[in-house]
Amino acid sequence: MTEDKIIIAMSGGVDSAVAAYLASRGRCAAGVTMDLRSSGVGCDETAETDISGAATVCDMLGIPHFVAELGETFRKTVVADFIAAYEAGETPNPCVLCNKVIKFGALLDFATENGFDRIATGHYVKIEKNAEGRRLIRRAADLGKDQTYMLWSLSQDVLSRCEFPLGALSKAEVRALAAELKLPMASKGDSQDICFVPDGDYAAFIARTTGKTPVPGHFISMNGSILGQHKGQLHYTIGQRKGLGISLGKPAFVVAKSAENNTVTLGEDADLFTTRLAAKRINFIPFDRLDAPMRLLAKVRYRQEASPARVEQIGENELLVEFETPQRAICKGQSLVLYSDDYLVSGGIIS
RNA sequence: AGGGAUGUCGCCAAGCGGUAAGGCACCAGACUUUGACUCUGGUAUUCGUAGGUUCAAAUCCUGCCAUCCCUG
Repeated sequence: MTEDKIIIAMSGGVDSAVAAYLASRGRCAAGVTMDLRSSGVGCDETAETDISGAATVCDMLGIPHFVAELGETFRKTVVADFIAAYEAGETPNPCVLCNKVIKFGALLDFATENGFDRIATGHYVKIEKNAEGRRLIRRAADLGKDQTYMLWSLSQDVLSRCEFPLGALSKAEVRALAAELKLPMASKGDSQDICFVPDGDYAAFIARTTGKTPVPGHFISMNGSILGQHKGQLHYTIGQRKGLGISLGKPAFVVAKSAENNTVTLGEDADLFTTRLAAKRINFIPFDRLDAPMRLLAKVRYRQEASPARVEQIGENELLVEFETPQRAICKGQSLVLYSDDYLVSGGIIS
């Protein structure tokens, strides 16, 4: 075994605490928790609890605990991108970017600066090394908790330094282990919602952060007639039904939006199905580019069964995907993630 | 000013003497490291209003009010 020093990214939750236990056994290890409070977002008390919880676990494990002040970086990257995307009429997935830029970016840099070669996290994914020495990401044993979707953008360089101790475990096993170890957060609920928008009201968060009040506009039908008033296009996303506050006698869904015109187009559920999409800012895991079109399994959102599709690389940084079965509510800004069996092959941002 | 029609939950709408369907919207919960979708549950002691008939009225009768249409 190598004598690599490993740092474990600890959120204050159960998963990363158990990951810390598993990754630190018999090794030179430390825990690190990000402190994003200086970004001016999120909830200070929660952050305090999370940081001290992680520190307590490190204490129990007999390893040092670091706090990485990344609030400023977080605000300039994840939060800024999040707001820009919504203002442009897209629906971003901040977790995907956060993994790339913060957890496996700034936090990894922090680890490096402090003399740690490797990083472990509580993600439910498996990592393997193939014959060519490439790192492959594979779906977790617990498919219900699999988080490969969130990690499509990691580079080989980063992956070569990563460990995911929970990949082979089920959530129940992790919880049982946490209880056995008497970790303080053993029975804490799973995280949910956007971490920097504690109350879940992202539109209010954007208004608060930018100081801009959303401008009301029209709900329009697919043939262009005005159906009613909306609160500003960024309150809505493709496929959305709830919260429209409009009664058309049958369920109404957002089928399109225009940031330029500030319009939100409403239609029926059946109007949401399409088969083609293009994705940019792509990344490949098992190879560097796609030389020929390939049949893969594709996901367009986190909680969804992957569906077969023909995938073709049509530019240096662009993919074209044609599903065999129409997909519901493909949404700009969300992540396309491609699989071959249970291996993560590629991903990109839907454009 | 005459004639006609209609008034039941935020919207649409059943009911036509026997003690308020349903859909949409909304709310709550479940699910969930994004936004959504989905699922489960909840939501009119009351039927424009005031009287009357009846054991019993949203349902029948009368006045009034409101809205819409037609004729002047």
